[in-house]
Amino acid sequence: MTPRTRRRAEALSRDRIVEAAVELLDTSGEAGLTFRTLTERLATGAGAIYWHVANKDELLAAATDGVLATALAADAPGPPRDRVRAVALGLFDAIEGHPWLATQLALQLSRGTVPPRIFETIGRQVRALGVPQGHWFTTTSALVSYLLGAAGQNATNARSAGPHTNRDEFLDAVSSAWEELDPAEYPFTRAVAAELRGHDDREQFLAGVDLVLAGITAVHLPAGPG
Amino acid sequence: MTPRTRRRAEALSRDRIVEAAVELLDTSGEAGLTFRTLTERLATGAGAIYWHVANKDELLAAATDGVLATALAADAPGPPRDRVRAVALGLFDAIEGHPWLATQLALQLSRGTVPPRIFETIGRQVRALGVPQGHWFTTTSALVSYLLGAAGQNATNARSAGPHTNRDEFLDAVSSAWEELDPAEYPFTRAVAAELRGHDDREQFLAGVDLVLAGITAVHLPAGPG
DNA sequence: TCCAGTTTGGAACAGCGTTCCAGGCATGTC
DNA sequence: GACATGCCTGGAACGCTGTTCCAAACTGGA
Repeated sequence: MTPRTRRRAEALSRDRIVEAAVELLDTSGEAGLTFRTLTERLATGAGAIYWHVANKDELLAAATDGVLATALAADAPGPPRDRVRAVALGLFDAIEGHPWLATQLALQLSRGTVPPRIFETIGRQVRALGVPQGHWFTTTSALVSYLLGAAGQNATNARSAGPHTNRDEFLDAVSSAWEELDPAEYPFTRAVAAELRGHDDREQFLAGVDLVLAGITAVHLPAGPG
Repeated sequence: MTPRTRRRAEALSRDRIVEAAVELLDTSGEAGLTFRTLTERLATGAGAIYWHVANKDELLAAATDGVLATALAADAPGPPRDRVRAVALGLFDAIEGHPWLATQLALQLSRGTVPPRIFETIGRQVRALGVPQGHWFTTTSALVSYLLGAAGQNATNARSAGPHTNRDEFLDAVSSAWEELDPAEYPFTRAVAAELRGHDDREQFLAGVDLVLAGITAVHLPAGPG
């Protein structure tokens, strides 16, 4: 039953460690991933883990990349705009399913380390849109910045209501709080509080993507097709 | 010489604590701010600090808000577009001067907590641009998402070269690394490597702002003035 | 059968954020 | 002047973290 090459229940490996880390992050949040909880779940010691992984940062990066890889694996057909939207939604859903991803992506973004996978995927569509070569880098960077910023913000909103509150109640609460802000200091935020109720995070996120795409068209493709 | 109400060299206060925290963050980076280093610098104990501040998260939020307040204090005159650019540059420069700010803003963004100060400031300009009321919230959110994402990314790039390397050498290194990526997996990133050399972070950041502004114009102000 | 190299598990360590509390200090009351 | 009150302080202590270290277990080849 047990193969001769198997030492324990299952040999330790980098993949198995990353997989366990993702599970812990998913079920217990960012604070739930500890070298203790990890050793416990893998029934091993800390030294064994450090043999396969340099440190916690590398482990988190590997977990992020792993989830991202499956989220962006499906390359939708169709015109570049639709494919950008598909990537955006892939990101959005991935963050909804793995809320810790928002923090990780934001942290990587703030360190200047855009996940190469995202940059490459978006960049290809920018090229396909017909943006002139001299502007590929700038345009892609702008689009990726928006995607990561907004995906994190909106998808995290979706779960920030807590496990038992429902989304509408949460929006109501935020909206009410905004309406009670100091009119002298926050007139705009107050005025906009009503728009908050009943709005859809996903729709808003996509509307932002379309906004940036429209900007790309306006700036770089004045006569091009939609 | 010493006022009668003064107990020690200087009475402890929330402001003095936040000020010291900012100084520590500026000089020693994010890892440099510890309750030990803070008590040492303020010549006090941990308990005294906890009397004025709930915990480290609140301290970091206060430090972020403090720096942001001075960075966004000057409200430039001129058309809305220029004022949005001014806010953007204020953010950019603030992050360049306080690199830890990038991480803090990214973290707040990923928690769905956009600093109200930024939201309000940008929102007013969105309104002034002539965006229809029903789209104020969505449009402002999109613009803010881009601003925070890109400011963090670009301004952090500017210092990521390390204290002794200069910027051009750093870009050269990244560019070379990109050129050696697997052509099958990263054709776009390879093709774009050349654009990286000698590009200006500040210019790129502003170009992105203009891109989003152009998108806002195209989507919401089809016939409006620039 | 032995040996060299890889992989393991767990003890130990320094440092972190946070809590707790005995006491100092300024003030109000008699 | 003496005392009680309540805000504020400083430092010891706690539990937990990421990481290091190392003796031992295991594996495959000679």
